[in-house]
Amino acid sequence: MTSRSESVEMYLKSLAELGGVSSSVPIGRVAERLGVSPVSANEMMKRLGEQSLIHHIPYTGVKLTAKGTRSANSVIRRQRLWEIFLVDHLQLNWAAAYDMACDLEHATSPEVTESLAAFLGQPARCPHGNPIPDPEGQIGKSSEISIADLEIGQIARIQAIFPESGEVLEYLAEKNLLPGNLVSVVEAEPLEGPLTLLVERENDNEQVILGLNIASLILVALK
Amino acid sequence: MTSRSESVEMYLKSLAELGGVSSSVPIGRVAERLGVSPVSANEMMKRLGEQSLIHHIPYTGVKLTAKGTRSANSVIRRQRLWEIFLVDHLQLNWAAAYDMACDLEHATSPEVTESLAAFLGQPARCPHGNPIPDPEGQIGKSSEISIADLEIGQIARIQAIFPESGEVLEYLAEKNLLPGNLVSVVEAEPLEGPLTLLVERENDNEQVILGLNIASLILVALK
DNA sequence: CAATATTATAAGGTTGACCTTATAAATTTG
DNA sequence: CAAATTTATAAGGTCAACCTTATAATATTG
Repeated sequence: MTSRSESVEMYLKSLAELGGVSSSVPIGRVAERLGVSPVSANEMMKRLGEQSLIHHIPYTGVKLTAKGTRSANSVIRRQRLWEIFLVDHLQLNWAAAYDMACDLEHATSPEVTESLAAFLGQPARCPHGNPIPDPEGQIGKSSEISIADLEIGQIARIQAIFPESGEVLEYLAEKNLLPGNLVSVVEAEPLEGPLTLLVERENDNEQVILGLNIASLILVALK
Repeated sequence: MTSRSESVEMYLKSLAELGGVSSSVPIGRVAERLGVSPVSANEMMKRLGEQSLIHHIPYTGVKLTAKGTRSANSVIRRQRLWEIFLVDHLQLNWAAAYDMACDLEHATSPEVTESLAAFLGQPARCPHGNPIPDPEGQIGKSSEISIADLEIGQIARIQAIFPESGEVLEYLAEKNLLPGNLVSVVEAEPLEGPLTLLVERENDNEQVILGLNIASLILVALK
């Protein structure tokens, strides 16, 4: 019996966002993303393990089971649908929508979710470019290439920001690094240093400097 | 500092629904409506009193302060706006919308609330006929007359169901006792007994029997 | 006005989700 | 491979919101 508590949902979602569907995620990383102590995260992992939502390999990390993946994707579906509603229908802030939708998500029944999906026209992607899982908890593939992988001069179109976070989205919106826009790397500092990008949008291009950690969150498709 | 916890919101809303804006409500009644022990309700009332949200007269009851009334109405505004969205845009069940909107309400910031209100076209009433408080926490008057007050033969139009509850709304939907429909009392059993009503809807009229306790929740306007 | 019912308060318990501190075990790194 | 780091587990604590049981105070009713 999966209890559907708010914090269980947050743990499952974080696990999925950190790659726990296909590989093991160190519990420390989960704790960090949730702003929680490693001990607390460990305790929760025990509970999630008892519910067969995760598989825990000590000193290695934690991986979502098939059941856990379905649950996580169902949480993500709810959140991304709300994001669409907030951005496209309520004209709310693109970056803030992630956090606002997260709150709504916890309060949303499957029935409301599917009615919302119908109302929105069964959208395929959230406003940040990430695929919306289907009602059965299956999710499509995202691009595997990020800005951090681009060669100098290569032009690519931004597809998605992943994983999302209020902070990062806020920052990227300011720099115009939004899905749909074109980017290329002008220069890359050596030793894993920052990138200088050319961001193209409508008629005006602009140069921005971006650390590799953030660049790797911006998924792109080559032109 | 009003903390905006889910249960504080529920207590404030229940108080408003039980008439705590204009008169004292016995704590026992609040406990009953929330499905909570009288002791728990008492504890919470102490906390609400410390936050100046209510005024408690021992052995008499509890009344919302001006601040408490504003808070309660802001909660009610959020919930009723979501009800409109769920019923009018997502085509969800008229009776179930009250409970579904209650969940969403707790997760809704003022910003989302006002954008939602704009999206919905600043509606004046919820699907159950009750007025939607304005953003400052002011609320319009409802009808003072219920079906229980009607004389035999008098025809009236249903305006609202108040206070709402999933159970009651479910029951009334089955009996076709919905806002907008016309009713009259055919017969009233003596000694506060049940009423026999004629419910008119489009072309088909039907007779229904209704206890006084429920009849008094159906607010009407005389024809 | 005495009996019954309601309301208030005290004391102690539970649960979920956190926390800190401390120790032990395993892994990674110099 | 020893030292430093990360991970696990144990022990004990906090907080909000509930609970029960018990007693005391006040109201209402027969």
